[in-house]
Amino acid sequence: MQTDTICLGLLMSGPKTGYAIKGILSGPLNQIYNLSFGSIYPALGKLTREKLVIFKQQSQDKKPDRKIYSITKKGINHLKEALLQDAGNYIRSGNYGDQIKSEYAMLLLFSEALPDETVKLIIDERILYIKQFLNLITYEGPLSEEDNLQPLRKSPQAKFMRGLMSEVIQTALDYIEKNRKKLHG
Amino acid sequence: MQTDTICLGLLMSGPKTGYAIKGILSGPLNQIYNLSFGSIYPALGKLTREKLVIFKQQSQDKKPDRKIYSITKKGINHLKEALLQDAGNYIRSGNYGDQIKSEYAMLLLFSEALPDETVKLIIDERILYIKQFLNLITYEGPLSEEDNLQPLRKSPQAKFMRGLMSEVIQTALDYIEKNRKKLHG
DNA sequence: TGACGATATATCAATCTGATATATATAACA
DNA sequence: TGTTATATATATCAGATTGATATATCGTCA
Repeated sequence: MQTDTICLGLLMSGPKTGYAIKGILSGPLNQIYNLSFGSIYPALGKLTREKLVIFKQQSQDKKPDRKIYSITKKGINHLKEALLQDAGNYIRSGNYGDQIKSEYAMLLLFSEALPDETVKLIIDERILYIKQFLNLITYEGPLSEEDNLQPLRKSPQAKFMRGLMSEVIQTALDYIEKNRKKLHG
Repeated sequence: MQTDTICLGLLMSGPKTGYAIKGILSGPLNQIYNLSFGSIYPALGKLTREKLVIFKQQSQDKKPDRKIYSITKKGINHLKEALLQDAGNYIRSGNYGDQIKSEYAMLLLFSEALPDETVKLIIDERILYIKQFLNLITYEGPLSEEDNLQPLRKSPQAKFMRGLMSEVIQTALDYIEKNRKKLHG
């Protein structure tokens, strides 16, 4: 799946700045997908040139300018075709495109080479982080006064993903708390 | 965590070829970490120049040559220092370095733009894939006649990770089977 | 016989990351 | 009051990574 497709897909739930796209990807979607600014801004530029998105420049009073991107009709058609193609590739391969790098998991796997005290610390830290993230994704209330993220949070697809994530993360949390003694004294 | 550190860490459980490292990463560790040959071979080259690993060239009868890499004492010390440094960075950040790109999850999140039939197909396919992977990581028996992967599979750390993975994946499987109707007719 | 997959190393263009630069506002703190 | 830090916002780029491709042999299935 191309970076373009990710941006278009996220713009389906309403106009957003590049910064906001990054915010969603490193916030609620953190355990699913992430992109750097160095990928997002060039993708948005390319999509603009291809007229799949348009933007309104908004010069704010006392903050930096914002470019608020919206998906066009052409963009919606392009998205549908791209997703259909990705789905086809996926069906032919089983785990097409999934790419995971959990440095944390590797640290635990190699933790025999680490002092017990350090292992304890990184597990404590992880448990705190997981609990915070669990709060973030299970929180149902409004996010801010001008809450333009509601469509992304309330679709059946988003609810499905949030439910899946919270169950999976809760399972991981329970397992770590129950079995951590196997990794340190 | 650098690619070098991953290679060194995997070599702690015994000598391996670059091809074997790739095999572990795209097999049993698939849901944890992955690297391409284009990262593994240059890393092994660099580690050799730095004398953190050594290799024996093994010209086989009728197969391509193999370079079997082993970690050196210098390499073990380097690994310990690198992991300690990574642990330190990790403690200062909460989810330092974890990087996930699940195209499958994004496909489901955007699946409103997909025909019902396609959504059904990609979910069926995923369930099959998950079940296969679950078999792979829960299998306890020997892997082959000359089974040099045992040390990696029987360490407490590896058992911890396998247990974590199988519980998490089982949870995901149950959730998908129970809730998939929310995504298609 | 020919296609395919496994074993094995290696390279490379295109892409992506992580860091850095720029700019302003607000909040915390000493 | 000055300083430090964090948030909003866009942008760039050196260095790292991917996915594809090349090369070579063997076994298997049709």
